[in-house]
Amino acid sequence: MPHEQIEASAGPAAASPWDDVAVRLRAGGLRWTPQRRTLIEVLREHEGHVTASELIARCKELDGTTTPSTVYRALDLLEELGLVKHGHGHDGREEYHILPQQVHGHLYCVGCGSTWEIRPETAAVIVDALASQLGFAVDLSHVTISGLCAGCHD
Amino acid sequence: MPHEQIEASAGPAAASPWDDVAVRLRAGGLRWTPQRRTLIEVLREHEGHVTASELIARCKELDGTTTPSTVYRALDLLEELGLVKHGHGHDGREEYHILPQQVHGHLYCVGCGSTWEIRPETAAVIVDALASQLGFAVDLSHVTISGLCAGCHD
DNA sequence: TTGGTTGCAAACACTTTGCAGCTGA
DNA sequence: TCAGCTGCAAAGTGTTTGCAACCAA
Repeated sequence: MPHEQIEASAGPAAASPWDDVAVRLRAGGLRWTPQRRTLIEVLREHEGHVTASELIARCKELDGTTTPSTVYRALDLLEELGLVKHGHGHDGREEYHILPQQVHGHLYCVGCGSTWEIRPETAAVIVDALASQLGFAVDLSHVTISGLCAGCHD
Repeated sequence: MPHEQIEASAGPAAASPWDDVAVRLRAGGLRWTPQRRTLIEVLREHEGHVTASELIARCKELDGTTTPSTVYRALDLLEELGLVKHGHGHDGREEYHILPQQVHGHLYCVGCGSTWEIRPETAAVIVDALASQLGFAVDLSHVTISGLCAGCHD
């Protein structure tokens, strides 16, 4: 095998947290299967949140043999590894929050269903308000605000 | 029949918005049935939000003859009247938001699942921030922010 | 080899719908 | 009387579970 460069001991090495999933799985006596590989591929394509249904559909698209139960089980596993966190979206379906790379929040319009990201500076205002007035330490990475967007609001 | 006092033409007459549901229903050619009466009773007991299951269970408890389909249909009706608004809670089940009497929002802790109300003055800060920085007109009555409360946050 | 995994199918929980009979106005 | 309502039961969703076969390590 060819010599490899020595890993940088400092710096933003891990471009994506998905890169070492295989290693982490095996480290726990678990396996790196084609189905799980596919799921990770799909998760790489997303940001923020995805519904289980979307993931299942996309996996089946890429693989064809993947079944819902496998996806659900794999997601449970990934959640245990702390790579995703499940919750429920506004449509009532399982929704997975992909580990947030950066601090931000989401704005959801209950009128049209659209979602926007809240810019950091705006989010800061909200967090400050909640922290100073209610003593509530908000985890910025999971802030979701639902309301009506300008278009749906009179 | 005894003489009744003339209704006050001003002042905070309607103590509860449920008081005139019967009238509003009949005004629309709809009916005031025992099942609907029971549902309203149950709704009176709640504030904020309730899941459909809870409502169904409680109605059956009070009435015994109420069935899920009746409750769901009645809730649809009440939503059309603007008395409740449905959405989906963090457990993924149908959740009904009982008409907000005052402008406020909710704070949901993804750690422990607790819910708090956001005080109007705090909510105002949030709305201002969203309105001025993103041009997003938030419907204050349906603001929900999920994050981690002080107790669950390190 | 062997224990973690997978696919299938059945089980589940919750919500919706069709329909005949009931009932409030 | 007669539309609107109700209860029942069946159909639909989306998610979970049991189990025998399969395969990564």
